[in-house]
Amino acid sequence: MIEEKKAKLDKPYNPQATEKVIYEHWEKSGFFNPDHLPARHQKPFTIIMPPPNANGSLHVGHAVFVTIEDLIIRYRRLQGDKTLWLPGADHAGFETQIVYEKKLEKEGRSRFKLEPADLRQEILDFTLGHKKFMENQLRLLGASCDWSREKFTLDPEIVKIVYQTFKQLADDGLVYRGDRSVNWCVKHQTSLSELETARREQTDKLYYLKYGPVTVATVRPETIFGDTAIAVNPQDKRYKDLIGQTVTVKNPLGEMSLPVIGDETVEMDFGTGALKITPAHDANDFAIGRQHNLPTVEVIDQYGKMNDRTGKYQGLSVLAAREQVVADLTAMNLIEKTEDYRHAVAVCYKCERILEPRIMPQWFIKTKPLAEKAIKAIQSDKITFTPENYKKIVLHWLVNIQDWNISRQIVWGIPIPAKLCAACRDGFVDLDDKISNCPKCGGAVTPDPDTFDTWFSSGQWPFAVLDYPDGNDYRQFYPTNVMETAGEIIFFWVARMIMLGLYRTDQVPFTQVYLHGLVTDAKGQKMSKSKGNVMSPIDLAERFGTDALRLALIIGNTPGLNTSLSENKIKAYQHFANKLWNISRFIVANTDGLKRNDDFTAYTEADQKLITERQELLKTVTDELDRFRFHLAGEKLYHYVWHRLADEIIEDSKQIFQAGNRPEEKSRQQFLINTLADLLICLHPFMPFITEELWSILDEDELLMITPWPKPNLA
RNA sequence: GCGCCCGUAGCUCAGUGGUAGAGCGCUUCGUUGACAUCGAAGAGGUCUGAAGUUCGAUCCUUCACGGGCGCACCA
Repeated sequence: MIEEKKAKLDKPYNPQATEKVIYEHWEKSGFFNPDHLPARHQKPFTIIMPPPNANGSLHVGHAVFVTIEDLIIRYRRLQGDKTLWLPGADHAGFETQIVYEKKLEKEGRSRFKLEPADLRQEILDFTLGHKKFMENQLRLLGASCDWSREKFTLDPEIVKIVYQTFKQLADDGLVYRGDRSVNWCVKHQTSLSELETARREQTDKLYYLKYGPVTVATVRPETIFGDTAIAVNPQDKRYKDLIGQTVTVKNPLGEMSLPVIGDETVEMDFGTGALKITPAHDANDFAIGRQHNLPTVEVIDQYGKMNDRTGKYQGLSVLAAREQVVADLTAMNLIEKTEDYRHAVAVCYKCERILEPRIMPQWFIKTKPLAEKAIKAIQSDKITFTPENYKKIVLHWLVNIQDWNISRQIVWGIPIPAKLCAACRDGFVDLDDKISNCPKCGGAVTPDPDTFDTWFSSGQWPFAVLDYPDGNDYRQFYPTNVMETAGEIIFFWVARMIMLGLYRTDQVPFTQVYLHGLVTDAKGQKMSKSKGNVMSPIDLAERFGTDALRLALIIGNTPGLNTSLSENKIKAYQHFANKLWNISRFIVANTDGLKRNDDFTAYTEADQKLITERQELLKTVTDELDRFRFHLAGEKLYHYVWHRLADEIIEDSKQIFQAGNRPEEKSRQQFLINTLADLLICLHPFMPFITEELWSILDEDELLMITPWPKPNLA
């Protein structure tokens, strides 16, 4: 049997043939599940996997998180912890809906022509298909997560917890529904949170309009039909006397009477210091309008077209209307001058179309009270960040947090459990479908057709997946230990998990946040489909071996910073795997079937020194891993294995084995076999497949994945 | 406007308060019983610039320049 295994060493290492078998072996062992680990594993250690979006293939960003999290989990498992790595999949509301809409477009269909229930079912089928696909890809990358506990963001038990949180927030007065200026995407036909808006610099015309007694500067003359006031700064001597008056202004559709109001937020130095106020189509104007009880007059519809209040302009797109209005104003001699104006406009982070501010009734969460708790927890280091500068970044965001719009006008998501009253425009949380008349005005109610922002549910992920509040897992594994994810989603996800976790469970959801950067191509450029420089982790793993890919993603990857990946780099680590394979072949062939033995003492003086050196390495590597400095731990192991053990110690051993001095030979043999064993353990979190395979060839009883981590006992 | 990060060998990047490191690339030589997915030797850097702290700075502080990113309601 063992001879058969050793015969494997005569051939080069073949990751393609080995990895699948090894993974099946691990999965069958049951050790991915903390409940099935040997009894010596007592101390719980938990990582909740950031659930990948179940709408496509894994990309290299996924490979990074799988590699790092698997590394941490395997390391803690070797250290004897009761490790739980809980996998999941995200329905990814808006993101998936967009992916699916593109698919519909290709097929010449449109989501707006489908019944919501049918569309939902179609996307569900699509998502569940991808979820399966994705799970297999995670296996391919070696993820040692507990599949028996896997969760999906639309699982009924998750939805239940999300609903309870919504209810509790409502009961605590932290949810409100109201007409607010929201960021409306004309293409996607939904509102977005402020995080889902991007900014784009562009140059527009700034028009100076003769507007009654004043001149106002605006980039959006087409909205004048929705103006309900003129605002000036109360400190502004030029306009002081006008405040409180009602003035008559002309536009191409006739005349309007507008009050002149004083508001501190008007900048005296910008434009003319006088500002036209359009509460319905500008977020700032909306805020000013609320201050002064101004009416809102909508002139643009949900498709970005001028509506029936705009006379001859009705039906024109915003840009076409602007052109026409400017032409007409010019003809009326109402345009004083025009300037080029460079500014940042809010755009949809997905389609990059300019967002149209609209007044809509939406569900909002009052975030200030939630943020306060989070700020306290972070400031008191109940949660620590790697790299540390993210502490500042997240605190800054929390301090300046805005209320959170959690309503999305898309079907793919968790339906908002509420009833809406058409009469008084209010909404009421209704988990049990009990409300049939408006509690406020008695009018008829209808179910809210909207769904939650995905991040509202994923913000509750750590406690939701552990069966809060009564589950065994919740008691045992919460708060979790490490939240490892992309620095990019620090606000979207991490900050919200902290807020909602503290709100619901009164505990931090995790004590350590580890953030990784972006993976760029060999030139340091962001990977994107349009650039054609996207690398598929699955393809790379198949070509070079998963272990090689994992090492390439770990070594040289500093927390929080971008890391570049190239085939050359992966190839280098493929060579390293080969090196390790050949070192093992040499050692096995030259140690007469010796097994590792920690009780052996008859070492030569030279070998004693080598042992000390090895133990120093172990100590350093352990230390670096404890400090989340995986890139350094990996590099040190790499260097020792190749340039110390192979280049020097093994070369030196050849002489010893030729000389034929038995005690010296014996000493060196035992040293080599013990060293190989220690190194396989230490390398296992980095390159799990080849180390497990070599371990089996060494004829050890237990699987390498649960073998105790070597304890360096330095004098 | 405010903030964060980066600026180290040809390229991609580590790293440290005490005469600079890796991988890839390059040059020369070697080697077929662990490994050519190899070995040995080598070329190559005033660690962006300036000032300061220090016995000593690539590393700490300040400023400048260059690059990337985030946040921000001046119409």
